[in-house]
Amino acid sequence: MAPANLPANLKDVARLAGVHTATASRALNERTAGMVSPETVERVRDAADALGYRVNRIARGLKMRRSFTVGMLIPDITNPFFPRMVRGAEDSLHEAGYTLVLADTDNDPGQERRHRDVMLERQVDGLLLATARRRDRVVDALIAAEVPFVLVNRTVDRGRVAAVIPDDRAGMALAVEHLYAQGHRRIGHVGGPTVTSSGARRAEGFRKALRVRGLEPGPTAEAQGFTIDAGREAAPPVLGDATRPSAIVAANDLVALGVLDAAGAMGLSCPEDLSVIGFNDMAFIERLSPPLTTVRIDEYELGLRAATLLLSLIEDPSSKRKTVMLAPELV
Amino acid sequence: MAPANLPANLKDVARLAGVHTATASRALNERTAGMVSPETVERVRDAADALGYRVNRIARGLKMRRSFTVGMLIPDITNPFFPRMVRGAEDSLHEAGYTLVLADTDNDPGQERRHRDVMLERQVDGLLLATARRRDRVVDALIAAEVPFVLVNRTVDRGRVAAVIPDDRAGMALAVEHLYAQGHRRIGHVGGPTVTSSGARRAEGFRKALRVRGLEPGPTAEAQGFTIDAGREAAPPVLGDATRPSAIVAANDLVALGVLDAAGAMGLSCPEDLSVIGFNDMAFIERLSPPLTTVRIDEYELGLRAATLLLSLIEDPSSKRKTVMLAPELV
DNA sequence: ATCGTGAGTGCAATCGTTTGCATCACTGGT
DNA sequence: ACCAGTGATGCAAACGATTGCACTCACGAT
Repeated sequence: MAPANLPANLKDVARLAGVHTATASRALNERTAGMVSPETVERVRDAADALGYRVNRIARGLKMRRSFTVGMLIPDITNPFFPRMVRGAEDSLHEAGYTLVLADTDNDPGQERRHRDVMLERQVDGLLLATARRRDRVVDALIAAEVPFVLVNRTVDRGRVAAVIPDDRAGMALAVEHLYAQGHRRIGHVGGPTVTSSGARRAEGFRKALRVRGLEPGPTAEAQGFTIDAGREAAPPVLGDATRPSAIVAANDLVALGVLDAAGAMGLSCPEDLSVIGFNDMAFIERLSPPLTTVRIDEYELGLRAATLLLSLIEDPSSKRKTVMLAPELV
Repeated sequence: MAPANLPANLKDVARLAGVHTATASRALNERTAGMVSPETVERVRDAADALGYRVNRIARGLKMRRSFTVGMLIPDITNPFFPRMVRGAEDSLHEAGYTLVLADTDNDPGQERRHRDVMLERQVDGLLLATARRRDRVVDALIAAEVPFVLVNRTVDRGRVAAVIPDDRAGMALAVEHLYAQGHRRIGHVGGPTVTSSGARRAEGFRKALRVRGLEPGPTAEAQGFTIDAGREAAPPVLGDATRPSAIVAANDLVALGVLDAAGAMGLSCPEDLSVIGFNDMAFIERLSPPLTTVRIDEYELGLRAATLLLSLIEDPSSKRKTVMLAPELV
């Protein structure tokens, strides 16, 4: 039979197999197939095949109050940092039979709220947020509504939340130690927005790492975003400091590129006059000119672990919210 | 009232407003609010606000047989070519009130089928496919099932399908003309898999462009994928040709990078011994060393147009399936 | 006075599943 | 022989919305 005008129902399958829809439902479901006699199961399966039956997950979701769907909010998929994270989450979710719904928020709280609402209306079973600020109303609302969620890459200041983030402080230590070993003694920092945990923790890690080595604080600046443009704009004060640093640690690779741009514009060249070190190991960063040293974060793993954690939270909402930190690596 | 244990129903709202659920439904819907008296509308809206009511789109979808969801199949979001495409599609869909469901297929037909099935089970209203091969069973099945879909970036050989693709032939003409203008007379091509329309059409465009200029066919090779590795592996025969070409046009930027790797391994340097030109204008390609000339495709636009086309197909399934070609540009 | 009209609302079916409970026919133990 | 137990299936009520239809009522025209 060619595909009917309207796709086949469970009722259609049941009729063809000569059983009740309840029986058909049980026969077709792995979990409940044991309740049905083997012959019936086979008959139902054959009927389903013959009709090209596919379960309607919307109907199932309505009845089960589970959509087997997870929403993911990220600032911007176009930012080279996120695709690997998304991919990690996707792989984990698909393996567990879940579907990923994606939305970009451009770091705009209004969009974040709107997308969160739409996702909740769609009855997602949980949420993955890569958009958190240190104080975040969206996160607060999610806690209040008791929706399972996991923060990725960034976290909030307080509250017992589930999160998977890089060990920002350890990463900065790695960067500073590397520069120290190369002989640098005056090191500056162009940080990210301190309204995010990444920005704040990296800046803090930077200061701490200098202290550990007994270096005096170098010049610092705060970029308004984790972008090339923001890096370029924030860099000049640091570069133009009275005692110019011989090296700069940037909050991430994009900011680092911006710093390089600014340095170039000031007639400084890298690595002769200045060393710059980034954070994230953006794809293809190693092919840039000049090649950038960077602190590698395994973004795929970040997404994967976050999704896995979320799934366990969905299965067992009472399980403890914990923060997982992934160790960075210098490359 | 703090958020109740269970989220509020339409029934709850109706009860609080002292009306029937039918009336509440109509009052809350833009389209049908006109059927209800203004006072009632206000009363219902107030009740909804008070309860923090959010429509359950799963239930709505079941009843309306519309999910306001679109599925998108791409080979791999990690490939720098796709994020901008996804973003374009997303922006268009969100504006129209649709939600994007994403899945990576790794160019594996098995995964393509599986994801297509899951999406159909989820009752997506339409599909965006960036995974098409020139002969594609998944596409055939979609046509047979009369599911609205649009191909992006790649298309199939035959059949009246909706597609938004770059003008591959024009792009190759641009590349060849550019090299010709620079004085190159012996030009080679490392193409992509000819099983895809991009691979085949670009190779064809390359040959045609040479003919137009009266150049004799240069050495060519076919990479097994649009990746750096595939480019590196396919390049040697072309580079080692008896009369080595002075320039090579690659099927895309990743392949171009692979060609450069291979050239480097053979002791050739770019641009002294060899010019290489890519295709796609991958993000950050301009910062590479050496900077690569490339044929720019507006991937964002590709995704945006495809999504818009899909939406019109969903609204009016009888509308004509057309192929849109976007003009490339040399950068 | 009556009827048609139209605006506003309620009734109830429906979308396609899942699942607690009832039913029924056996089987085996006593 | 009887009854408890068990295995297989059917029944019907959900899940939460939308919508065609029927109904009520007030009003203006006849």
